[in-house]
Amino acid sequence: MSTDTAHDQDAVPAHRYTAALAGSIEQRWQQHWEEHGTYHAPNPVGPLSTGKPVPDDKLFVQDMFPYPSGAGLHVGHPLGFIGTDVFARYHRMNGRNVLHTMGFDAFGLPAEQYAVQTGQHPRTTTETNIETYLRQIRRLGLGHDERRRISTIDEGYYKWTQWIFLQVFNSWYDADAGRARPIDELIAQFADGSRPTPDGRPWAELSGTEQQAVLGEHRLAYLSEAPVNWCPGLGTVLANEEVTADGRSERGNFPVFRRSLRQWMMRITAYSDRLIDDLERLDWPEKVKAMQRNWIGRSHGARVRFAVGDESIEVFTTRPDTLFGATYAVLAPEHDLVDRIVPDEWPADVDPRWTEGAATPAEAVAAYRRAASTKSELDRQENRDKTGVFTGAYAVNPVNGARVPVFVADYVLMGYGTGAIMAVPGQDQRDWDFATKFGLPVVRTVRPSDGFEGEAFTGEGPAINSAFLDGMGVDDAKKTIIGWLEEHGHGRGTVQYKLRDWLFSRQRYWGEPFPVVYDSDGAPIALPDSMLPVVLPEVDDYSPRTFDPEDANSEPSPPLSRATEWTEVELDLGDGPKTYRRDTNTMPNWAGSCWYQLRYVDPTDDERFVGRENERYWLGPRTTEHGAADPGGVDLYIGGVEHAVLHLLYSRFWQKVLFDLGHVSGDEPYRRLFNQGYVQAYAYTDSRGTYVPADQVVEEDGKFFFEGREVNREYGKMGKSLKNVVTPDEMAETYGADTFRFYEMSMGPMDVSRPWATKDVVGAQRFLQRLWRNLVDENTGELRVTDEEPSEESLRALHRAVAGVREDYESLRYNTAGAKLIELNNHITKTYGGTAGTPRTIAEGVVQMLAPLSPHIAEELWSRLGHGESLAHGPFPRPDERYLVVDTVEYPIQVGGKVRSRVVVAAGASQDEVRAAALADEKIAELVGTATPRKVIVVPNRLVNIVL
RNA sequence: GCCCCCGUGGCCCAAUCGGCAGAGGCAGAUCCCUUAAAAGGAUUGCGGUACGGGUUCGAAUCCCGUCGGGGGCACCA
Repeated sequence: MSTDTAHDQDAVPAHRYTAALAGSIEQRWQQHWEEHGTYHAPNPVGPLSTGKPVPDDKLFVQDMFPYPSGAGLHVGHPLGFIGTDVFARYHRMNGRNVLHTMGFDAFGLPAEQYAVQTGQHPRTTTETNIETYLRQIRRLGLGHDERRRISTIDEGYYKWTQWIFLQVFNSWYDADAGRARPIDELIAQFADGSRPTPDGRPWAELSGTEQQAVLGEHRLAYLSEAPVNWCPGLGTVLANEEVTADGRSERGNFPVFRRSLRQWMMRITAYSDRLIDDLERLDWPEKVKAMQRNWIGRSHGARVRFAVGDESIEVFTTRPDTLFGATYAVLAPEHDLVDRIVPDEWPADVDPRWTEGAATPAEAVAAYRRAASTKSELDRQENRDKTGVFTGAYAVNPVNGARVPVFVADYVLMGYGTGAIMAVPGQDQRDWDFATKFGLPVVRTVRPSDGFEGEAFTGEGPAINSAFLDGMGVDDAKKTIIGWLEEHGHGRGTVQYKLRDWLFSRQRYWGEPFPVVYDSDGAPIALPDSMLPVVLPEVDDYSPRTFDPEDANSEPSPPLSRATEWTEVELDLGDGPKTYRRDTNTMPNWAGSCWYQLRYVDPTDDERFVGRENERYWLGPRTTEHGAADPGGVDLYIGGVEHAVLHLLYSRFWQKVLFDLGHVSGDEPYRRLFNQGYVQAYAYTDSRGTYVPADQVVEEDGKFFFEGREVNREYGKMGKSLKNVVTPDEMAETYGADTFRFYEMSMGPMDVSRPWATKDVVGAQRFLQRLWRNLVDENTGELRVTDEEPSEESLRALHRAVAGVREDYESLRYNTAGAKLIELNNHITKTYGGTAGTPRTIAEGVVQMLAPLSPHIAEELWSRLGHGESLAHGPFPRPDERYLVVDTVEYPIQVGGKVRSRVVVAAGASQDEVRAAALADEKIAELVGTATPRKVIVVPNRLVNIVL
């Protein structure tokens, strides 16, 4: 091994661009950049300002906030980071003021779980991981403004996360004005009587506790006793978004139970309409917009009241036009009304299928509810057989006075709409299934299309069996019936959303503490800004108490509740020193990432979360550039599609609240979003299903072998357990970071997932090696550049590349940009490889164009070409039109769609001239013969097609 | 079940408005250099665009259907 290496080194010219040379160049330039603050982006004002005016032309590029995992990076992680870096570098070279940096979303469960196991403080673990992470990304040559690095666990950062929480807490949504307002303005309305209190008493007569309770109904952050997803196995409650469709925790896969707990909620539902409608103003992938719309789930319909004795059931329906076909009604098992409508006895002649054999309706309902409550969400999911039981009560269909039986059934969910439905089996398949099972009548109220042989008909058609609606289409019928319902006081048109308020408390240690305290009444009191941050206390035990995963009745006990010296605190909040209790929950992981783009802008401001002028410069709307509807926000935000709903919805919500309260100038955080694809990898399992090291598997005739035995190939993620991890460190070691960057960007378009192939990396290395050799003598290290005037052909090749590469960089097509550079370099090799050297014009052009993709080698060559200044701020070449125009065009001539000949015509030739030239061509004349072509199509600069 | 995206040489991928299927890389083949090997250099494209229809003078591109892959939602009334 050692002798081989020595031999190899003898054979390699001293100045060849090898991994070792690349490594030393890279380290040198990384140090240079850092020492010179090359990537510092000046702010208009404040400590990060240079005191000079900033250029109006700015660009804010952002990567999705990484979590500093202990496992370190694999080659998939930097795909987006390099992508943003190339974009940022390209625009920086073109003279724009570019803000690009990276911080850390550093609160989170892994560090806490590690702490639970080892007792090591999560901060220690996290900070170590951040060090590792920074070392890894530094090696990639990312042009970050390192002064702007932030971390959510820094007190200087989470102080402002807490401050924003208080802004949300101290505001309410004025539905009439369509925006959030300070809570004081609501108090003023109550106090002066312009807004009545819920029970009509004057505001001043309410006790302090009562007043707080009323305000709690309006605050955008509020405590709620509502049912939550309690996960005993994790010892915490979870947001709806963290629970899988089969009712288990997304992390850990433990059962989740619904139970009532007092938790912080964020009233994101107040913003449902704006969150949907403003999507239109964003330059985001349609897919992500669709996912957000779907998640918010706005549907238009009506609420209709069905009388049941003295009570009435309010149902929600999106198909009020089918009201005449409602043949029964259903309440969710948890619905309050059930107990009140159940009669003492079954009606005479009750259908035996409806009673479950119970002696009385009360018994039947109780048994059904019991059964439903023990059914896990998974059971409900898997078993779509309709079940239910008759309540013994009848409701009256308001539109025709029909008596319809009321059932309890778990296919109706308490959490959506009113928890009650009118069932229209003729137009709804679920209702059809239920009706069929229980022998309920079906009345069609929309005429099915001809030949329809299905069951429920959900399509368009004229109304039938619907009295005054008959003959109307669905939309007309909806409008008409809603009018009728409103006129007669039976209901009203309404809009329903799937989106629920955001559960904002976690029973965790490693998160932001809540900046509130509770008095003896248990009412939350916001701490004044001067008391922020509320710092996390030290504790002995980091674990929340976890329970038997199946124990639904267990009580949450967060780690902070054991820090008794911290939880009980004496404070003077204006009425003398009193003892208060702190909130022992912490904020969810999403909190810190909801607003980090704002802090990147002004990371050192300790007066405000972000300085106004700096915010307006980097994130404010720019209507002249982006149109009248421009919401402002980060100019390019790149990250994986996995954050399509949660992070991106929460961020938008916070941004809108801050906007409404006048703290920021734009109402959206991210103007343009781009989802990068994933780097995936093959993994191999042997006959026992055990993963074997992927780098030792060999391929033969389409089969795969490890140590001589055939193994099975799988395709998917890269991961330690799959034994297929490739790290950027290894790539930098073996090939150099510039090669790695170039290869990673060459693999395909940014938004497409692709398999990693280490063996292909050598292509990128060869390219950089050839480029180096074209400019530097491998044996002497002398510059191989001449002051010769390049040939016309070379200038054309150069400027064609400049024009194409510019477009490619601008539209994130780095793979084709790379290909054009290789093409140009191939031209240089061919033309000047055997000469004294490459003409300087060409050499400088190719180096400049390479810089965004492979910045270190470009800086090195640029400096060797005699330039004292870094290439980071340009120049980037512009195409010269003179070399883009062509003198002649070769037209292929098709006859009947097949290429039969070619003619060369002057570039400016008119269509008639091209046509004449084509018809005059010998081969064509022969084919056409004496016939007159039916049609001759001339596509300028493309081709000629003759139709005989 | 519903919705969205994607199928191009052995592999990763190009092809701007519907206009000659091929820019680039890997692998392969041949040759040059070399005592030899590696590295380097030169030359080299074998698929007609998953499949079946349709529109068009002309389809990888547009439309319909099928198959395959990936993703999202899922008893949301």
